[in-house]
Amino acid sequence: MAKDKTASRSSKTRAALVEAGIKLFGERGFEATSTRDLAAAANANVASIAYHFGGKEGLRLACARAIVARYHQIAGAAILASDPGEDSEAAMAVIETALGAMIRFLVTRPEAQDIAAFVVREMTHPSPAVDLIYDEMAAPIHMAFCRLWGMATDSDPEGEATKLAVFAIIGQVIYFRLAQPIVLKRLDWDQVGPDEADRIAATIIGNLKKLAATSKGDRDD
Amino acid sequence: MAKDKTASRSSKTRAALVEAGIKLFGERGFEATSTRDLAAAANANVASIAYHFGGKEGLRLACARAIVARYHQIAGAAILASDPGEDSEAAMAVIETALGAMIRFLVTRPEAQDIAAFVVREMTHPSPAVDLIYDEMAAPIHMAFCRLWGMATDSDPEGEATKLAVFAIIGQVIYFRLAQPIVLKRLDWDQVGPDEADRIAATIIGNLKKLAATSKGDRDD
DNA sequence: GTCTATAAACAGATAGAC
DNA sequence: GTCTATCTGTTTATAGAC
Repeated sequence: MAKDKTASRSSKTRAALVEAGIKLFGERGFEATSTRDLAAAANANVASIAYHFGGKEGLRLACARAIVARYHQIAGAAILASDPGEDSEAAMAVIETALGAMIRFLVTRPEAQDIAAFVVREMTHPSPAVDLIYDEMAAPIHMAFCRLWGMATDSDPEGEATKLAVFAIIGQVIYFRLAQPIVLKRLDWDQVGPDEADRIAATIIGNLKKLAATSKGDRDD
Repeated sequence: MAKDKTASRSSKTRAALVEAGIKLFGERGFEATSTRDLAAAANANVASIAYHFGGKEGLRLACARAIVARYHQIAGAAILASDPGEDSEAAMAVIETALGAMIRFLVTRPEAQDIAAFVVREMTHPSPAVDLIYDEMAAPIHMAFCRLWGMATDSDPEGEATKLAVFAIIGQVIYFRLAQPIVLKRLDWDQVGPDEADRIAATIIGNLKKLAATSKGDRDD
């Protein structure tokens, strides 16, 4: 995985191609993106894709790898691994912080648009890329939130109700990213900047807090 | 729009192509679907696409039209237009019924998979198809739920808080459809049948009821 | 209206010069 | 490692027979 730091030319091209891949695959979809467009966006030539990744399909997997690597780097070790002990209030606070950061990142950063679109596109077809994304990113995030939500509501972290509740929470976040064009239109917003992101985060987290308050002690398993 | 009922051969081919379009565009994406595959799936020949729709792009728009038409036929006039008067409990009951039906349809019906994937794919790029889907389907659904949620929680139906809350609700539903492969994996389910759909519906609607109970009277505008 | 045959453009992969 | 030129297959669109 880790390449020679000395091979700067090579690694730069590789990185540029992966960057272009995430952007264009996310924007237009894998099949809709030609290797010529990828090469042009990365200031490289078409042959470099085959050289570095064995082909277009190889670049797809490399993009998935880059996305989970970036996730691990940013969020993996940081917030989601934090341990609020057994305190349900502390667990709720961690959820608020982590989810707030996730929401702000997803709905405002332009790269997040491409990343989210890439991931959701991959999610539908079974492929090696999906497995990677599921194992290294989707499942860990979901499990971390299940653990926290279980603590916050005093319920089984791996119970079905908790798992479903956490999917519902994540669903809201993802949808505000995917459906952003529609959200903008309906709310008559020009863009989702920091202000709008705060209001979205306030909606989701506000709901969550009310939910946690009434769910405490629900055990249906 | 309405074609000769006598031209049965023609309209059958048209309908078959639209059906195939929704299925294949939804499954694989627009660009990933070849006109040959479409023609084969519709038991027609490649030239019929150009003949009936002017080309592949025309078929895309025809598919969008067919989706909103089906929506109007099934749900448009029926549940979402129902008027619970001014009773907040009645409004909540209508939401439960409508949302439950939506959830069950989306997560269990195989056609819904394709329709949802088609719609979400279109939603990201601006296009004539998006405008159609937004104006004729997404916006009316959202407005109807805003009206109901406004009544149920005694808040402004067109206030920002209500609009955001309704997007959050719809987001959960859509996500359970889009992320179904991941949901199955994480919950160790084989499929989403009626039982699983009920549990998903119970999660979302249960949350909603708790939320409505605590949100009543919130007015932040 | 349907269908076959074909045209013109484009795709991804690769050979070989540098 | 990079890049140009080219090969092979596939794409959409269309012309013209039926």
